[in-house]
Amino acid sequence: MLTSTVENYLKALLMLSNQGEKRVSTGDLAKSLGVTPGSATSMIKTLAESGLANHKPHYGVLLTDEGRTLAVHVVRRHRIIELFLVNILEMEWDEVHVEAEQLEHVVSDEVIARMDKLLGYPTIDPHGDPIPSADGTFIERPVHQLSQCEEGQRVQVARISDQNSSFLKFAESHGLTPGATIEVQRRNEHADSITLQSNEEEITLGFTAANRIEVELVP
Amino acid sequence: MLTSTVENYLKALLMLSNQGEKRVSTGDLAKSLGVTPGSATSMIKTLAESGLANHKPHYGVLLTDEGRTLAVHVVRRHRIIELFLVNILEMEWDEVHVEAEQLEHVVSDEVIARMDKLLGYPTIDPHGDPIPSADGTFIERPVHQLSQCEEGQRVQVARISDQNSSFLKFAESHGLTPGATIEVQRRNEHADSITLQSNEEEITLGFTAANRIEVELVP
DNA sequence: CACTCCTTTTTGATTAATCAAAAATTATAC
DNA sequence: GTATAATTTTTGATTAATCAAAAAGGAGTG
Repeated sequence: MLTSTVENYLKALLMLSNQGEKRVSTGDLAKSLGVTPGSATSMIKTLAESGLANHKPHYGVLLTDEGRTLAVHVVRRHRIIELFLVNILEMEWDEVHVEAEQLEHVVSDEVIARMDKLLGYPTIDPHGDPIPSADGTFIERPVHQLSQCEEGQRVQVARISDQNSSFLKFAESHGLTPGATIEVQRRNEHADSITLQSNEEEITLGFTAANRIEVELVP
Repeated sequence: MLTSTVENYLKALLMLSNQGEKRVSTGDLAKSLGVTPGSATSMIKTLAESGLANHKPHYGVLLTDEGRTLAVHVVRRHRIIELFLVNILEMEWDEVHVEAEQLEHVVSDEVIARMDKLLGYPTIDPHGDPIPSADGTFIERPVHQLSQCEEGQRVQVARISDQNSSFLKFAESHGLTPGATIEVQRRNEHADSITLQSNEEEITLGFTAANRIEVELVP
Protein backbone atom coordinates (compact mmCIF):
# COMPACT_ATOMS: atom_id res chain seq x y z
CA MET A 1 0.00 0.00 0.00
CA LEU A 2 1.14 3.51 -0.82
CA THR A 3 1.49 6.11 1.90
CA SER A 4 -0.54 9.33 1.68
CA THR A 5 2.70 11.19 1.11
CA VAL A 6 3.61 9.08 -1.91
CA GLU A 7 0.11 9.57 -3.32
CA ASN A 8 0.46 13.33 -2.93
CA TYR A 9 3.76 13.35 -4.77
CA LEU A 10 2.26 11.25 -7.59
CA LYS A 11 -0.72 13.58 -7.88
CA ALA A 12 1.51 16.66 -7.96
CA LEU A 13 3.68 15.07 -10.65
CA LEU A 14 0.62 14.30 -12.75
CA MET A 15 -0.60 17.88 -12.54
CA LEU A 16 2.75 19.57 -13.06
CA SER A 17 3.69 17.35 -16.00
CA ASN A 18 0.46 18.22 -17.80
CA GLN A 19 -0.93 14.66 -17.69
CA GLY A 20 2.55 13.22 -18.20
CA GLU A 21 3.81 15.26 -21.11
CA LYS A 22 6.86 17.08 -19.80
CA ARG A 23 9.51 16.47 -17.17
CA VAL A 24 8.96 18.15 -13.82
CA SER A 25 11.79 19.95 -12.03
CA THR A 26 12.62 19.16 -8.42
CA GLY A 27 12.07 22.79 -7.50
CA ASP A 28 8.58 23.01 -8.99
CA LEU A 29 7.59 19.76 -7.33
CA ALA A 30 8.92 20.93 -3.97
CA LYS A 31 7.15 24.27 -4.28
CA SER A 32 3.83 22.70 -5.23
CA LEU A 33 3.96 20.42 -2.18
CA GLY A 34 5.36 22.98 0.24
CA VAL A 35 8.49 21.00 1.08
CA THR A 36 12.20 21.79 0.69
CA PRO A 37 13.97 20.74 -2.52
CA GLY A 38 15.99 18.19 -0.58
CA SER A 39 12.83 16.46 0.58
CA ALA A 40 11.58 16.33 -2.99
CA THR A 41 14.84 14.85 -4.22
CA SER A 42 14.74 12.08 -1.67
CA MET A 43 11.13 11.20 -2.44
CA ILE A 44 11.87 11.26 -6.18
CA LYS A 45 14.55 8.65 -5.56
CA THR A 46 12.10 6.51 -3.63
CA LEU A 47 9.55 6.77 -6.44
CA ALA A 48 12.20 5.90 -9.01
CA GLU A 49 13.30 2.85 -6.99
CA SER A 50 9.67 1.68 -6.80
CA GLY A 51 9.26 2.04 -10.55
CA LEU A 52 6.69 4.82 -10.25
CA ALA A 53 8.81 7.57 -11.75
CA ASN A 54 11.73 8.01 -14.05
CA HIS A 55 14.47 10.26 -12.71
CA LYS A 56 17.21 11.86 -14.74
CA PRO A 57 19.31 13.63 -12.08
CA HIS A 58 19.44 17.39 -12.65
CA TYR A 59 17.02 17.08 -15.57
CA GLY A 60 13.72 16.39 -13.87
CA VAL A 61 11.34 13.56 -13.20
CA LEU A 62 8.40 11.98 -15.00
CA LEU A 63 5.84 9.40 -13.94
CA THR A 64 6.07 5.91 -15.42
CA ASP A 65 2.88 4.35 -16.78
CA GLU A 66 2.41 2.61 -13.45
CA GLY A 67 2.92 5.85 -11.53
CA ARG A 68 0.57 7.73 -13.80
CA THR A 69 -2.16 5.13 -13.39
CA LEU A 70 -1.91 5.35 -9.61
CA ALA A 71 -1.96 9.16 -9.75
CA VAL A 72 -5.03 9.17 -11.99
CA HIS A 73 -6.82 6.96 -9.49
CA VAL A 74 -6.03 9.35 -6.67
CA VAL A 75 -7.47 12.20 -8.75
CA ARG A 76 -10.55 10.10 -9.49
CA ARG A 77 -11.08 9.44 -5.79
CA HIS A 78 -10.57 13.12 -4.99
CA ARG A 79 -13.11 14.37 -7.50
CA ILE A 80 -15.78 11.78 -6.77
CA ILE A 81 -15.45 12.62 -3.09
CA GLU A 82 -15.75 16.35 -3.81
CA LEU A 83 -18.93 15.87 -5.81
CA PHE A 84 -20.29 13.54 -3.18
CA LEU A 85 -19.70 16.08 -0.44
CA VAL A 86 -21.49 18.77 -2.41
CA ASN A 87 -24.37 16.74 -3.85
CA ILE A 88 -25.13 14.29 -1.07
CA LEU A 89 -23.85 15.95 2.08
CA GLU A 90 -24.73 19.43 0.81
CA MET A 91 -21.43 21.01 1.70
CA GLU A 92 -20.25 24.31 0.21
CA TRP A 93 -18.15 24.02 -2.95
CA ASP A 94 -15.35 26.05 -1.39
CA GLU A 95 -14.77 23.67 1.54
CA VAL A 96 -14.79 20.27 -0.15
CA HIS A 97 -11.30 20.41 -1.66
CA VAL A 98 -9.55 20.37 1.70
CA GLU A 99 -11.79 17.59 2.95
CA ALA A 100 -11.27 15.46 -0.17
CA GLU A 101 -7.52 15.94 0.15
CA GLN A 102 -7.70 13.89 3.36
CA LEU A 103 -10.32 11.35 2.36
CA GLU A 104 -8.76 10.45 -1.00
CA HIS A 105 -6.02 8.50 0.78
CA VAL A 106 -8.15 6.27 2.95
CA VAL A 107 -11.41 5.61 1.12
CA SER A 108 -11.65 2.10 -0.36
CA ASP A 109 -12.45 1.26 -3.98
CA GLU A 110 -15.71 -0.19 -2.73
CA VAL A 111 -16.80 3.13 -1.24
CA ILE A 112 -15.75 5.04 -4.35
CA ALA A 113 -17.79 2.62 -6.48
CA ARG A 114 -20.86 3.16 -4.27
CA MET A 115 -20.50 6.93 -4.35
CA ASP A 116 -20.03 6.82 -8.11
CA LYS A 117 -23.24 4.84 -8.49
CA LEU A 118 -25.21 7.06 -6.10
CA LEU A 119 -24.06 10.13 -8.03
CA GLY A 120 -25.12 8.56 -11.34
CA TYR A 121 -21.63 7.99 -12.77
CA PRO A 122 -20.70 11.66 -13.10
CA THR A 123 -17.95 12.95 -15.39
CA ILE A 124 -17.38 16.39 -13.91
CA ASP A 125 -16.74 17.55 -10.36
CA PRO A 126 -18.15 20.67 -8.62
CA HIS A 127 -15.36 22.90 -9.97
CA GLY A 128 -15.79 21.67 -13.53
CA ASP A 129 -12.82 19.30 -13.45
CA PRO A 130 -13.21 16.02 -15.34
CA ILE A 131 -13.49 12.83 -13.26
CA PRO A 132 -11.19 10.09 -14.60
CA SER A 133 -13.10 6.85 -15.23
CA ALA A 134 -12.46 3.68 -13.25
CA ASP A 135 -10.36 2.21 -16.07
CA GLY A 136 -7.99 5.17 -15.91
CA THR A 137 -9.26 7.16 -18.87
CA PHE A 138 -8.73 10.82 -18.19
CA ILE A 139 -9.90 13.26 -20.84
CA GLU A 140 -9.39 16.98 -20.56
CA ARG A 141 -12.05 19.02 -22.31
CA PRO A 142 -10.58 21.57 -24.68
CA VAL A 143 -11.35 24.86 -23.01
CA HIS A 144 -10.33 28.49 -23.32
CA GLN A 145 -9.13 30.86 -20.69
CA LEU A 146 -11.52 33.67 -19.92
CA SER A 147 -8.56 36.05 -19.97
CA GLN A 148 -8.08 35.38 -23.70
CA CYS A 149 -11.64 36.02 -24.80
CA GLU A 150 -12.60 38.74 -27.26
CA GLU A 151 -14.96 41.59 -26.51
CA GLY A 152 -18.59 40.70 -27.17
CA GLN A 153 -17.88 36.97 -26.86
CA ARG A 154 -20.55 34.96 -25.05
CA VAL A 155 -19.10 32.07 -23.05
CA GLN A 156 -20.10 29.40 -20.57
CA VAL A 157 -18.02 28.87 -17.44
CA ALA A 158 -16.45 25.40 -17.68
CA ARG A 159 -14.04 25.23 -14.82
CA ILE A 160 -12.43 27.11 -11.97
CA SER A 161 -8.79 26.10 -11.75
CA ASP A 162 -8.13 27.50 -8.29
CA GLN A 163 -9.26 25.58 -5.24
CA ASN A 164 -8.65 28.41 -2.83
CA SER A 165 -11.71 28.74 -0.64
CA SER A 166 -11.95 32.52 -0.71
CA PHE A 167 -11.51 32.69 -4.48
CA LEU A 168 -14.28 30.11 -4.90
CA LYS A 169 -16.57 32.06 -2.56
CA PHE A 170 -15.87 35.20 -4.57
CA ALA A 171 -16.54 33.47 -7.89
CA GLU A 172 -19.79 31.97 -6.65
CA SER A 173 -21.02 35.28 -5.28
CA HIS A 174 -20.73 36.75 -8.78
CA GLY A 175 -22.38 33.85 -10.54
CA LEU A 176 -19.12 32.49 -11.93
CA THR A 177 -19.88 28.79 -11.47
CA PRO A 178 -19.63 25.95 -14.02
CA GLY A 179 -22.50 26.16 -16.47
CA ALA A 180 -23.15 29.87 -16.03
CA THR A 181 -23.33 31.94 -19.21
CA ILE A 182 -21.55 35.27 -19.27
CA GLU A 183 -20.59 37.86 -21.84
CA VAL A 184 -17.30 39.69 -22.25
CA GLN A 185 -18.08 43.42 -22.32
CA ARG A 186 -14.64 45.00 -22.56
CA ARG A 187 -10.97 44.13 -22.44
CA ASN A 188 -8.38 46.64 -21.31
CA GLU A 189 -4.83 45.50 -21.93
CA HIS A 190 -3.34 48.50 -20.18
CA ALA A 191 -5.47 48.11 -17.09
CA ASP A 192 -4.79 44.38 -17.23
CA SER A 193 -8.50 43.75 -16.86
CA ILE A 194 -11.57 42.23 -18.43
CA THR A 195 -15.16 43.28 -17.77
CA LEU A 196 -18.03 40.79 -17.83
CA GLN A 197 -21.80 40.78 -17.72
CA SER A 198 -22.86 38.02 -15.35
CA ASN A 199 -25.93 37.49 -13.26
CA GLU A 200 -27.52 40.85 -14.09
CA GLU A 201 -24.37 42.58 -12.86
CA GLU A 202 -21.19 43.86 -14.39
CA ILE A 203 -17.89 42.73 -12.94
CA THR A 204 -14.27 43.52 -13.75
CA LEU A 205 -11.50 41.00 -13.19
CA GLY A 206 -7.71 41.34 -13.50
CA PHE A 207 -6.18 38.97 -16.05
CA THR A 208 -4.61 36.91 -13.26
CA ALA A 209 -8.02 36.15 -11.79
CA ALA A 210 -9.55 35.69 -15.25
CA ASN A 211 -6.81 33.15 -15.95
CA ARG A 212 -8.26 30.90 -13.30
CA ILE A 213 -11.60 30.73 -15.05
CA GLU A 214 -11.86 28.42 -18.03
CA VAL A 215 -14.75 28.76 -20.45
CA GLU A 216 -16.40 27.23 -23.49
CA LEU A 217 -17.39 29.50 -26.36
CA VAL A 218 -21.10 29.94 -27.02
CA PRO A 219 -21.81 30.59 -30.72
CA MET B 1 -3.81 17.54 15.89
CA LEU B 2 -3.62 13.97 17.09
CA THR B 3 -2.11 11.28 14.91
CA SER B 4 -4.22 8.26 13.89
CA THR B 5 -2.00 6.13 16.08
CA VAL B 6 -2.69 8.20 19.16
CA GLU B 7 -6.43 8.10 18.42
CA ASN B 8 -6.28 4.32 18.16
CA TYR B 9 -4.55 4.03 21.51
CA LEU B 10 -7.13 6.32 23.11
CA LYS B 11 -9.98 4.29 21.67
CA ALA B 12 -8.45 1.02 22.82
CA LEU B 13 -7.96 2.45 26.31
CA LEU B 14 -11.59 3.58 26.43
CA MET B 15 -12.82 0.12 25.47
CA LEU B 16 -10.47 -1.87 27.68
CA SER B 17 -11.08 0.31 30.72
CA ASN B 18 -14.83 -0.19 30.46
CA GLN B 19 -15.58 3.49 29.71
CA GLY B 20 -12.84 4.58 32.09
CA GLU B 21 -13.59 2.49 35.15
CA LYS B 22 -10.52 0.34 35.65
CA ARG B 23 -6.81 0.63 34.92
CA VAL B 24 -5.59 -1.07 31.74
CA SER B 25 -2.44 -3.19 31.73
CA THR B 26 0.29 -2.56 29.19
CA GLY B 27 0.00 -6.15 28.00
CA ASP B 28 -3.73 -5.97 27.34
CA LEU B 29 -3.36 -2.69 25.52
CA ALA B 30 -0.53 -4.06 23.39
CA LYS B 31 -2.48 -7.21 22.56
CA SER B 32 -5.61 -5.29 21.61
CA LEU B 33 -3.64 -3.11 19.19
CA GLY B 34 -1.39 -5.84 17.84
CA VAL B 35 1.86 -4.22 18.93
CA THR B 36 4.65 -5.35 21.24
CA PRO B 37 4.48 -4.41 24.93
CA GLY B 38 7.47 -2.13 24.49
CA SER B 39 5.64 -0.10 21.87
CA ALA B 40 2.66 0.24 24.17
CA THR B 41 4.85 1.42 27.04
CA SER B 42 6.42 4.11 24.96
CA MET B 43 3.09 5.37 23.66
CA ILE B 44 1.65 5.31 27.18
CA LYS B 45 4.47 7.63 28.22
CA THR B 46 3.69 9.96 25.33
CA LEU B 47 0.01 10.04 26.28
CA ALA B 48 0.90 10.69 29.91
CA GLU B 49 3.21 13.56 28.92
CA SER B 50 0.40 15.09 26.83
CA GLY B 51 -2.01 14.84 29.73
CA LEU B 52 -4.26 12.33 27.97
CA ALA B 53 -3.59 9.42 30.29
CA ASN B 54 -2.46 8.76 33.80
CA HIS B 55 0.33 6.18 34.10
CA LYS B 56 1.34 4.36 37.24
CA PRO B 57 4.38 2.34 36.10
CA HIS B 58 3.82 -1.41 36.46
CA TYR B 59 0.25 -0.79 37.62
CA GLY B 60 -1.51 0.20 34.45
CA VAL B 61 -2.84 3.23 32.68
CA LEU B 62 -6.11 5.16 32.63
CA LEU B 63 -7.43 7.96 30.45
CA THR B 64 -7.69 11.44 31.93
CA ASP B 65 -10.95 13.33 31.39
CA GLU B 66 -9.37 15.04 28.40
CA GLY B 67 -8.20 11.73 26.95
CA ARG B 68 -11.58 10.14 27.52
CA THR B 69 -13.38 13.00 25.77
CA LEU B 70 -11.13 12.66 22.73
CA ALA B 71 -11.61 8.89 22.70
CA VAL B 72 -15.39 9.22 22.89
CA HIS B 73 -15.31 11.54 19.90
CA VAL B 74 -13.34 9.02 17.89
CA VAL B 75 -15.93 6.39 18.76
CA ARG B 76 -18.70 8.78 17.76
CA ARG B 77 -17.08 9.39 14.40
CA HIS B 78 -16.56 5.67 13.89
CA ARG B 79 -20.16 4.74 14.57
CA ILE B 80 -21.74 7.54 12.58
CA ILE B 81 -19.56 6.57 9.65
CA GLU B 82 -20.54 2.91 9.98
CA LEU B 83 -24.23 3.75 9.94
CA PHE B 84 -23.72 6.12 7.06
CA LEU B 85 -21.96 3.47 5.01
CA VAL B 86 -24.78 1.00 5.62
CA ASN B 87 -27.79 3.33 5.32
CA ILE B 88 -26.67 5.78 2.65
CA LEU B 89 -24.05 3.91 0.64
CA GLU B 90 -25.80 0.55 1.13
CA MET B 91 -22.70 -1.34 2.15
CA GLU B 92 -22.84 -4.69 3.93
CA TRP B 93 -22.77 -4.52 7.72
CA ASP B 94 -19.78 -6.86 7.88
CA GLU B 95 -17.48 -4.62 5.82
CA VAL B 96 -18.10 -1.20 7.33
CA HIS B 97 -16.04 -1.62 10.49
CA VAL B 98 -12.74 -1.84 8.62
CA GLU B 99 -13.68 1.11 6.44
CA ALA B 100 -14.74 3.26 9.40
CA GLU B 101 -11.48 2.41 11.16
CA GLN B 102 -9.70 4.39 8.44
CA LEU B 103 -12.20 7.19 7.92
CA GLU B 104 -12.62 8.02 11.60
CA HIS B 105 -9.18 9.66 11.67
CA VAL B 106 -9.57 12.03 8.74
CA VAL B 107 -13.22 13.05 8.52
CA SER B 108 -13.89 16.60 9.75
CA ASP B 109 -16.45 17.60 12.36
CA GLU B 110 -18.35 19.33 9.58
CA VAL B 111 -18.77 16.09 7.63
CA ILE B 112 -19.76 14.18 10.75
CA ALA B 113 -22.39 16.83 11.51
CA ARG B 114 -23.79 16.54 7.96
CA MET B 115 -23.89 12.75 8.13
CA ASP B 116 -25.53 12.91 11.53
CA LYS B 117 -28.25 15.21 10.16
CA LEU B 118 -28.77 13.12 7.01
CA LEU B 119 -29.18 10.01 9.18
CA GLY B 120 -31.71 11.75 11.43
CA TYR B 121 -29.51 12.04 14.53
CA PRO B 122 -29.26 8.30 15.20
CA THR B 123 -28.35 6.81 18.59
CA ILE B 124 -27.39 3.28 17.56
CA ASP B 125 -25.01 1.98 14.90
CA PRO B 126 -25.53 -1.04 12.58
CA HIS B 127 -24.17 -3.49 15.16
CA GLY B 128 -26.35 -2.12 17.93
CA ASP B 129 -23.60 -0.06 19.56
CA PRO B 130 -24.66 3.29 21.02
CA ILE B 131 -23.47 6.44 19.24
CA PRO B 132 -22.02 8.98 21.70
CA SER B 133 -23.64 12.40 21.28
CA ALA B 134 -21.74 15.45 20.08
CA ASP B 135 -21.39 16.79 23.63
CA GLY B 136 -19.60 13.61 24.70
CA THR B 137 -22.47 11.83 26.44
CA PHE B 138 -21.99 8.12 26.04
CA ILE B 139 -24.64 5.86 27.55
CA GLU B 140 -24.43 2.10 27.47
CA ARG B 141 -27.79 0.40 27.43
CA PRO B 142 -28.09 -2.24 30.14
CA VAL B 143 -28.10 -5.49 28.21
CA HIS B 144 -27.75 -9.21 28.93
CA GLN B 145 -25.52 -11.75 27.31
CA LEU B 146 -27.39 -14.33 25.27
CA SER B 147 -25.17 -16.97 26.84
CA GLN B 148 -26.72 -16.26 30.25
CA CYS B 149 -30.36 -16.52 29.23
CA GLU B 150 -32.75 -19.08 30.68
CA GLU B 151 -34.55 -21.73 28.68
CA GLY B 152 -37.84 -20.47 27.28
CA GLN B 153 -36.75 -16.84 27.52
CA ARG B 154 -37.81 -14.63 24.64
CA VAL B 155 -35.24 -11.94 23.83
CA GLN B 156 -34.48 -9.27 21.30
CA VAL B 157 -31.00 -9.01 19.81
CA ALA B 158 -29.51 -5.68 20.96
CA ARG B 159 -25.92 -5.81 19.87
CA ILE B 160 -23.19 -7.91 18.31
CA SER B 161 -19.95 -7.28 20.13
CA ASP B 162 -17.64 -8.81 17.55
CA GLN B 163 -16.76 -6.86 14.45
CA ASN B 164 -15.19 -9.80 12.67
CA SER B 165 -16.57 -9.90 9.15
CA SER B 166 -17.17 -13.63 8.97
CA PHE B 167 -18.87 -13.74 12.36
CA LEU B 168 -21.16 -10.90 11.28
CA LYS B 169 -21.98 -12.68 8.02
CA PHE B 170 -22.79 -15.83 9.97
CA ALA B 171 -24.98 -13.95 12.46
CA GLU B 172 -26.88 -12.18 9.70
CA SER B 173 -27.47 -15.39 7.77
CA HIS B 174 -29.27 -16.78 10.82
CA GLY B 175 -31.33 -13.70 11.51
CA LEU B 176 -29.25 -12.62 14.47
CA THR B 177 -29.28 -8.89 13.79
CA PRO B 178 -30.20 -6.02 16.14
CA GLY B 179 -33.96 -5.88 16.63
CA ALA B 180 -34.60 -9.54 15.80
CA THR B 181 -36.67 -11.49 18.32
CA ILE B 182 -35.52 -14.99 19.24
CA GLU B 183 -36.36 -17.59 21.82
CA VAL B 184 -33.99 -19.71 23.89
CA GLN B 185 -35.03 -23.34 23.42
CA ARG B 186 -32.43 -25.24 25.42
CA ARG B 187 -29.23 -24.73 27.33
CA ASN B 188 -26.69 -27.52 27.76
CA GLU B 189 -23.96 -26.69 30.24
CA HIS B 190 -22.00 -29.87 29.50
CA ALA B 191 -22.09 -29.32 25.76
CA ASP B 192 -21.29 -25.68 26.37
CA SER B 193 -24.11 -24.72 24.06
CA ILE B 194 -27.38 -22.87 23.74
CA THR B 195 -30.11 -23.58 21.19
CA LEU B 196 -32.30 -20.83 19.76
CA GLN B 197 -35.38 -20.45 17.63
CA SER B 198 -34.73 -17.70 15.13
CA ASN B 199 -36.10 -16.95 11.72
CA GLU B 200 -38.19 -20.12 11.45
CA GLU B 201 -35.05 -22.16 12.08
CA GLU B 202 -33.35 -23.69 15.08
CA ILE B 203 -29.70 -22.89 15.68
CA THR B 204 -27.20 -24.02 18.30
CA LEU B 205 -24.35 -21.78 19.43
CA GLY B 206 -21.42 -22.50 21.74
CA PHE B 207 -21.29 -20.22 24.77
CA THR B 208 -18.29 -18.37 23.34
CA ALA B 209 -20.27 -17.34 20.29
CA ALA B 210 -23.38 -16.64 22.37
CA ASN B 211 -21.24 -14.36 24.51
CA ARG B 212 -20.80 -12.05 21.58
CA ILE B 213 -24.52 -11.51 21.25
CA GLU B 214 -26.14 -9.11 23.67
CA VAL B 215 -29.90 -9.11 24.12
CA GLU B 216 -32.78 -7.35 25.82
CA LEU B 217 -35.36 -9.44 27.61
CA VAL B 218 -38.86 -9.52 26.14
CA PRO B 219 -41.53 -10.01 28.83
C1' DC C 1 37.64 28.30 -20.79
C1' DA C 2 36.87 30.07 -16.39
C1' DC C 3 33.58 32.43 -13.30
C1' DT C 4 29.37 33.18 -11.29
C1' DC C 5 24.52 32.03 -10.42
C1' DC C 6 20.91 29.08 -9.79
C1' DT C 7 19.27 24.56 -9.06
C1' DT C 8 19.80 20.01 -7.42
C1' DT C 9 21.71 16.63 -4.59
C1' DT C 10 23.98 15.10 -0.50
C1' DT C 11 24.80 14.96 4.34
C1' DG C 12 23.58 14.82 9.01
C1' DA C 13 19.83 15.51 12.39
C1' DT C 14 15.10 15.11 14.03
C1' DT C 15 10.40 13.08 14.98
C1' DA C 16 6.87 9.41 15.33
C1' DA C 17 6.17 4.75 15.54
C1' DT C 18 7.71 0.48 15.66
C1' DC C 19 10.43 -4.12 16.99
C1' DA C 20 13.70 -7.42 19.34
C1' DA C 21 16.00 -8.39 23.09
C1' DA C 22 17.99 -7.14 27.60
C1' DA C 23 17.10 -5.40 32.20
C1' DA C 24 14.14 -4.33 35.93
C1' DT C 25 10.17 -4.98 38.71
C1' DT C 26 6.23 -7.20 40.77
C1' DA C 27 3.81 -11.29 41.98
C1' DT C 28 3.77 -16.25 43.20
C1' DA C 29 5.29 -20.46 45.13
C1' DC C 30 7.32 -23.30 48.16
C1' DG D 1 12.06 -15.22 52.72
C1' DT D 2 14.41 -16.33 48.74
C1' DA D 3 13.76 -18.34 44.04
C1' DT D 4 11.06 -18.46 39.91
C1' DA D 5 7.67 -16.84 36.68
C1' DA D 6 5.32 -13.26 34.40
C1' DT D 7 4.95 -8.72 33.11
C1' DT D 8 6.72 -4.22 32.23
C1' DT D 9 10.18 -1.08 31.07
C1' DT D 10 14.45 0.16 28.95
C1' DT D 11 17.77 0.13 25.33
C1' DG D 12 19.34 0.28 20.76
C1' DA D 13 17.98 -0.12 15.85
C1' DT D 14 14.99 0.67 11.91
C1' DT D 15 11.78 3.12 8.61
C1' DA D 16 9.39 7.09 6.51
C1' DA D 17 9.34 11.79 6.07
C1' DT D 18 11.10 15.89 6.90
C1' DC D 19 14.55 20.18 7.38
C1' DA D 20 18.87 23.09 7.28
C1' DA D 21 22.92 23.69 5.44
C1' DA D 22 26.91 22.09 2.73
C1' DA D 23 28.51 20.24 -1.64
C1' DA D 24 28.05 19.37 -6.44
C1' DG D 25 26.38 20.17 -11.10
C1' DG D 26 24.73 22.75 -15.20
C1' DA D 27 24.13 27.02 -17.96
C1' DG D 28 25.15 31.48 -19.52
C1' DT D 29 28.47 35.34 -19.94
C1' DG D 30 32.30 37.35 -21.27
